[in-house]
Amino acid sequence: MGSTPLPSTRPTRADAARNYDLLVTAAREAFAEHGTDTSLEEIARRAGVGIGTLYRRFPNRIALLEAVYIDEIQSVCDRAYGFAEKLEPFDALAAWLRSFVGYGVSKKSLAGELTAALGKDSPFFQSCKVNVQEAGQLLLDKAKASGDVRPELELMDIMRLVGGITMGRDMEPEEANRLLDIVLCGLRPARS
Amino acid sequence: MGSTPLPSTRPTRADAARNYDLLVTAAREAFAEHGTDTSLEEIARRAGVGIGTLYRRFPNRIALLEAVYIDEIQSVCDRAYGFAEKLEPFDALAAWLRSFVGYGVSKKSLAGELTAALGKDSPFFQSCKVNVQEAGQLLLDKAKASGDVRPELELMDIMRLVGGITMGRDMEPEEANRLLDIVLCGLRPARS
DNA sequence: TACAATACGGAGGCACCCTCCGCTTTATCA
DNA sequence: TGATAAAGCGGAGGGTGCCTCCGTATTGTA
Repeated sequence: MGSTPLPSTRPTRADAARNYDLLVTAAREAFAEHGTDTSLEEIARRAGVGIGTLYRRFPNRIALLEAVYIDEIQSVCDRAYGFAEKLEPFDALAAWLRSFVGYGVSKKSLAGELTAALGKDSPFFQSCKVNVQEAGQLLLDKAKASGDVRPELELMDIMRLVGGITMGRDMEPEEANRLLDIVLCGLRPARS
Repeated sequence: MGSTPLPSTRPTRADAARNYDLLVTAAREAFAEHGTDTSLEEIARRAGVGIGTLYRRFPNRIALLEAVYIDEIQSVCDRAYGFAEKLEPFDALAAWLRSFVGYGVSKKSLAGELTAALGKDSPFFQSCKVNVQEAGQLLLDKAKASGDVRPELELMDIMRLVGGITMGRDMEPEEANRLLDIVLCGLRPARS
């Protein structure tokens, strides 16, 4: 999450930075709890901040959604680097992919509203994609290097597969995990 | 909790029936022009009807969307039977499938809002599906009987393929038609 | 400490969804 | 045909949501 990245003439005031974080946190929690259509008034209330403060920071609803989404993307990337450090190559990749499944609900509706507003190929999504790809590529390359994943596989194909799993409506986490297991098996080289 | 003892249900009044049609027509046009989020006030205005009249007929926004959607499904089915009468079997099937492509824009957002509200497997969608399947099956069976389509093909697979074409974002009609041509070729029996 | 830049907060404008209820139109029946 | 009840009509207004504006409070600097 982190403070506002604004290297401008004067340093950001302490209260402003604090409120920024409060708002993004409140928004993320509210979206997870009550869905993407939570009112901005409710979010400002949760953050203990006036509605005017919210709107100075985020000129409209979409801007707030963007901030929360970027926050989520960041944590997806962070998880990748965390797993890469602590787990064996294949397990790290598996854990990362598994962490996608089930967290889809609020993120899916977030992504849905954002694509509706910005377009799927907007610069915003492009840049999110780049970051996730970079993190995923690290995991995949390590797993290939250790011989646990077939070298000819492409990251984007794997992510599309896993993305397809999370997109299924009314998908039980258990069912999704079974599908994911199949995909994970499919990544391994043929036994000799 | 008796059924009404009076058998004399009065017929729908002429003005009521007229206004119903006016509203559905206005809604369909407005959705096609300005998207699914057109306000109900705007639709009532277009239909030349008070907002109260709209709400008596359609207790909420979803009900109106349903009516328009059913209307579209009906016309999809009608087209199928029309083509079946006027065209050769394969051409009829092809024309019907082609009529899907390009009309996806407003229908897609309609279906999107409806699934969000009702669920993909709601009775409403089930019944829509049944009707479309019945119409499509007629076309497919005729095309199979005339030897223009391989007998082992399933209607649902074909419809999923074509549905997939229309789902692509930013798909040019021209591009969609090319993809459809490939699918249509794929339906024909292997040449001897 | 004093002052200017910056931030805060909520009242209020506008649009939308939906309800309520007094007035109008229609179908029926003597 | 004309009277009458049932059915339908329409729009004011309540509730809520998004967003703007501006007077007041806070913060960093000299």
